[in-house]
Amino acid sequence: MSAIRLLVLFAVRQHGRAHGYQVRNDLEYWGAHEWSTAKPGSIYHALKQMAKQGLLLAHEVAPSTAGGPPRTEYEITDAGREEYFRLLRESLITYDQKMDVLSAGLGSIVDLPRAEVVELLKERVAGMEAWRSAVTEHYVPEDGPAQLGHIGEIMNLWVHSADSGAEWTRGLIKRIEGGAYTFAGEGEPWVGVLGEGEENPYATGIPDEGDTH
Amino acid sequence: MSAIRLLVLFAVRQHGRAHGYQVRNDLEYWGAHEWSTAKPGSIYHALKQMAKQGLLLAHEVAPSTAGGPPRTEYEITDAGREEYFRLLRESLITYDQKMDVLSAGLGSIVDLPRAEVVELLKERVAGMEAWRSAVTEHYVPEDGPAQLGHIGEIMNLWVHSADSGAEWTRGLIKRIEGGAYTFAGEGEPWVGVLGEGEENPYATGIPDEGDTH
DNA sequence: CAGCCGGTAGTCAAGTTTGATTACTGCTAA
DNA sequence: TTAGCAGTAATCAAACTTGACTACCGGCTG
Repeated sequence: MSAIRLLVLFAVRQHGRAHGYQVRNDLEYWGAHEWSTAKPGSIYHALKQMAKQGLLLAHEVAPSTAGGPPRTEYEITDAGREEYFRLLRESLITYDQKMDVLSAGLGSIVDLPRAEVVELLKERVAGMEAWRSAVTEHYVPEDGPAQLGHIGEIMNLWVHSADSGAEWTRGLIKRIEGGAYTFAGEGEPWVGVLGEGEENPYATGIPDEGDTH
Repeated sequence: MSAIRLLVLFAVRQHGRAHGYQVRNDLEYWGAHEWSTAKPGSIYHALKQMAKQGLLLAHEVAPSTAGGPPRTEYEITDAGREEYFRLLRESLITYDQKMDVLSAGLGSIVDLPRAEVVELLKERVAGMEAWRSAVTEHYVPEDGPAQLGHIGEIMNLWVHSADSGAEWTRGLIKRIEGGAYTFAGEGEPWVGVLGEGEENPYATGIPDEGDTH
């Protein structure tokens, strides 16, 4: 599972109707181009692909008012809405190391009811714990981890990062159970996209200093 | 940077001369198919690509002794050796979240001298610390992180995972400075590939239970 | 001894990602 | 007034990834 579909569905759904550049801007507003594959090519590709699959409805629209080639507006369909929630739930349970998917799910998290989110996150933690013991039991030789040599450090890295991920998840659960944020069915929904003509305060994202990416 | 090239170069270099299936087996021995894109298609693709780019030398060889189509053997060139060390160093400094690249580098780490490894890892930590303060300064609004709403949790996740990554790296530095493992120029090099006809004890990798990947 | 199963070795089509490039507009400085 | 620049919007080729598939050999089984 890649994060791009969830991100794009989120943006289109929030707008009701959106063209590619709008989606692109929203995702930049989220900083998604920093931590996911949400770059122009991928976004336009995902829109077309999902339109072909019936998750989005494409409307050919007159040339834009602001220069550039004619643009296509997209609307989410019922199938798309269903897929959106499927991906969102999956992103919260899946305990592998891909931060982009989890980040995307995190951004959409308030579209689910609070109780369900807590349940999904607990499933996530349980999965990580099971994975941890499976890995350590399977890979650690009987005569101690030192026998693996430096290769053991790879496993060490995985386990460390799983542990740290589980710890973070537990913290999030606590915050949510403690009443943080506003979830589905709890009044005024939060708006996570830029309005027409609104400026993006984070446009350039994280300042690039000697970029290692 | 993807991990596949580093992994493939490593395997070919260790063998002196290797065909695709051999590389594939070595990487499975490492468990690399679990945590990277080291799957058949990618491996054969990488071999061909790198041969085209002069990093590997391809030898057409008679049909294999053990059935199956004729196979191609590859040998690393000087350019390939150079690229191998370049990628290896890069994988150790780069502080973004991609675990596969770091894992691949970790596997090859003993091909560098101990002192250089320590230096590279310190650079890694420094980079993470700089990144952390850049992100927090840039993204946290003046009126407190609470203003971001649940979106702040994305940043929280990044920062948490950067901190945990830095902590892990510091631990590794300590172990290496403390004399762990055998590095380049310190005698008997460690052998990380399967010999001819040797069996892979980890063939199936991590047991898949209710796979979430 | 025919059939088929498991291991060896690699190919392929379909989909995704990347980074560069195109194409158009309005503004503005010389 | 016109050349150029910044911004808007999208496309494209090339590279990469995925998962399924082909093809071939040898041994075992009924």
